[in-house]
Amino acid sequence: MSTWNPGSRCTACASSTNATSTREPGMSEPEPDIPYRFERSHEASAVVEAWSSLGPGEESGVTVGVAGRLMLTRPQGRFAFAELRDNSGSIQLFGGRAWTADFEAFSKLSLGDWIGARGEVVRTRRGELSVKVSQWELLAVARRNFGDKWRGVSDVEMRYRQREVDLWANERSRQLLQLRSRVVQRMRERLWSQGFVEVETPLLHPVAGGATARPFVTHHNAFDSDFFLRIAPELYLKRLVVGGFDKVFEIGRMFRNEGVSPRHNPEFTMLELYQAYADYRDTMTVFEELVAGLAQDVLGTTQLSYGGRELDLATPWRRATMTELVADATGYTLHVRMPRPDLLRIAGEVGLEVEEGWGAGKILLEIYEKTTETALWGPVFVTDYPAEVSPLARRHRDGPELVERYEPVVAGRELGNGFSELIDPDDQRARFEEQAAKARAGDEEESAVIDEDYLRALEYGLPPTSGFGLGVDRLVMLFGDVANIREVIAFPTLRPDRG
RNA sequence: GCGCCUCUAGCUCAACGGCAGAGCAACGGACUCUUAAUCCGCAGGUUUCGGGUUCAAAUCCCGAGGGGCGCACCA
Repeated sequence: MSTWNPGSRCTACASSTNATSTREPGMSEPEPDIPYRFERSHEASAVVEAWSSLGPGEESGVTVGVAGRLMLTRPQGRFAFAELRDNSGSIQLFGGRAWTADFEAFSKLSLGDWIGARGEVVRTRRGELSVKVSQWELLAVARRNFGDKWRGVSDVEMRYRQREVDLWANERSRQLLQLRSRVVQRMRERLWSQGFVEVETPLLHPVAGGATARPFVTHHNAFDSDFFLRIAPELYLKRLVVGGFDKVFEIGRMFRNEGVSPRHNPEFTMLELYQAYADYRDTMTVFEELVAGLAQDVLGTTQLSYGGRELDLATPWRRATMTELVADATGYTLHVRMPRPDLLRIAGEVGLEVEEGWGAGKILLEIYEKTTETALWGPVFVTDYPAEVSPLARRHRDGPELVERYEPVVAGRELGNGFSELIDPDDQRARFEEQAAKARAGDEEESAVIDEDYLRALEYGLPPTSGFGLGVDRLVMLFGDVANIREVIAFPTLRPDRG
């Protein structure tokens, strides 16, 4: 449904449902000549900034060229005012019969039209800085109406399906995508400056590994083989460490064939990073300094407000074990070695339905997630996860049932996941097999295949290494103070509109 | 996948069992410094789609589709 039936304001357009339609034969009003380029001298904000001290009624004597889309028009007899917006901001255009070329056409321009205009920078008697237009060129005709000029466009379906309309109408939407761009730019710069090498690993995986999500399946014709869009880059990145890259990272898209929610998009962006000779304590430091530094870079502060609550990302972040945090939240002190009946009783008391095949570690994790995680405002590194639920993490130096793993939790949400990497190929094989057995028992659709390429790489020797993944979309959500992941994705995944 | 809510003009919204409307945009016109300019005029609809109940359906019921939120899965 909801195919947008446009109100064509092009009276010569034959069809109102097809913007590319041609004019009716014989209709007058030929398409205006559109130039191939326009020489712009200033962005709107640069004009506003450079002539901020110009007084009402004063003229600068300087001619500028600006270009953008008309956001408001106020034709008024022998004068015509318009607000021109470009990527940087807005500037008023001041047209007049006495000084503007083709004034009649200028005063008939519509909301949404793109024009390039040249003229002197002046401030009107009423105090509005303006370009007093002498020459102008039409750069694009808006054949379709955009939204209400005052209330904009709020229908979320249109905002996401026709993002160009949303971006035109809602400044906030543009700001969020610009914020995202700055975050990613500074993320790269920070990591490069710390000696990390940026790499690109395959998106097409013969075995979907590195996480437990369901993958998207595709098919390679020449090989007549199925491939999986990657659910995580982890195994390839660690193979690069085996190959001698001791500090690597990748920023890229992951694909997980799971449910869609305000916090989940089927494709999302992750930073994943590995550092040799480091353990999980080291990369916790890398993580917190990166996030706090990015906040400083793009927001100018580590103190932000999210959903109306204050949040300070200044380092160092609290570190607490999962057991401690669950005890704080519930009063129950849990341990993977505690008698199963006790664990089941506590699970029942917190309202958790335990499924068959769950070991103590899984139950412990579920209790944590149900009772504790969403209440953590953080930032806090939740550490020391059960080995059972962490097949790629190295066993804890204090005991083999736990692993040296952490999840940074901010505003009740996991922002990432990191650990001391499991480097022992025999243990890794055993853990893969354990996962595969569990998958078979759980009737999982995807057959858990052992990644022999990865095991072979470990056999060549992976030095002590630690790494983490960081959800870039969620980080931008945090910085931008938005609750829906779609706000920070230019074109979020939507159900195809079948009309 | 399940549950609840929602869909009216290009946009933002009324009408909630009794003639489908407004503002903005668009289109035509007026206007010598406007600021969501103002004023006059004109046009715009299979009320998402398909059934049903009723003398009468945008409105009530059933189904389908899109969207939102929650749950599950997952980051």
